[in-house]
Amino acid sequence: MIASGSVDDRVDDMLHRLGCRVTQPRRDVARLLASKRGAFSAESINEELPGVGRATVYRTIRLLAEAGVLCKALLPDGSPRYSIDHSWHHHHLICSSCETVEEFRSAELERLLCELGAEIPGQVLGHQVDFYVNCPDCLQDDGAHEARSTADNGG
Amino acid sequence: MIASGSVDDRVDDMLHRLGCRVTQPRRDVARLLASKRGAFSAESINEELPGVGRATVYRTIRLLAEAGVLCKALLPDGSPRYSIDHSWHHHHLICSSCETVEEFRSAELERLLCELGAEIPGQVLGHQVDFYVNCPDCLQDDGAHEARSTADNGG
DNA sequence: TCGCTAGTGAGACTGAGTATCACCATATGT
DNA sequence: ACATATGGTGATACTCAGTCTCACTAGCGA
Repeated sequence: MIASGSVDDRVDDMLHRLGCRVTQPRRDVARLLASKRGAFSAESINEELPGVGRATVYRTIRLLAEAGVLCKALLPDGSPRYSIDHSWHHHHLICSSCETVEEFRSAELERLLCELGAEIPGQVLGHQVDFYVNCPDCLQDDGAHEARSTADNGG
Repeated sequence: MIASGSVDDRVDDMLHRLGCRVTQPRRDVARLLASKRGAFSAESINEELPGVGRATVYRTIRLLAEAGVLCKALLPDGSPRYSIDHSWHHHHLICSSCETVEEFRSAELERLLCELGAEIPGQVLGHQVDFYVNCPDCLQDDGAHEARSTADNGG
């Protein structure tokens, strides 16, 4: 357990910094999130942590999202996906097919959005830019399926 | 009834063009939507049309959204709002306080998004830009509340 | 160590949206 | 105008994500 100490410590530190108690369930959730690469749903976390209550999983995710540790993206149908927020402001490439969420950044886009924001009546709190895409993987899969069905039709 | 003929005719025309049957419930929903100014939830339409079944309201809204007659925006919590799509591509100003949705357009933004889209791996299907704001009305209300609570504290 | 209280988990609840299915009304052919 | 095939409807059951409740637990400061 000594080897994993550093991750645990960082998780504990983070929870401390948020001004909340460092409990085992929160540690479990935070550690699992820290190990995630892409975007994930709250429900998937819930399923991966059968020892932690549903309510606690949702509470912890909300806590971390509100604290800016997690970043929330909305699929076209409105269902939320979370990912570790690397603190650089970014936007999302959402695959309409497999629902994976990738990040992208553009300084030029930010500058323009900032300019546009200045012209908007009222107070701008933030913005969100999503590109809906078919990711390369899904395109490849589609191509394979089409080729196969064409072969079926032809044969 | 002659005076309202033109709106009815346009609604009937539109339903015809969508290649579906022109039924009374669809007419009712479409006419109510046509009379709406801002963005609305499916549930609000359901409440305003007690004579039309819930399922039919949701079905009709989905039908019109898929046909491009309605435009769908997502609030920060992921709940959808619909508005008449005036067919010019546009984006949204979403008030985090009162949840009203306004449209905005920017040719410059579109050009940049198009450029960025060209560099994205895979196939870009579309994009969405939302500004989260406190609208002028809500800012004014907040100001009034703050002034009031300050007065309370002071008095 | 003790005790306060924030946090937890089981499960009830909620609200939005979908599926089912018997029945109905519209479009169409004659 | 009438018959009729079938797409559409509404009541309602269902699903699913997320929240609330509340008795119980455990973290943390004294």
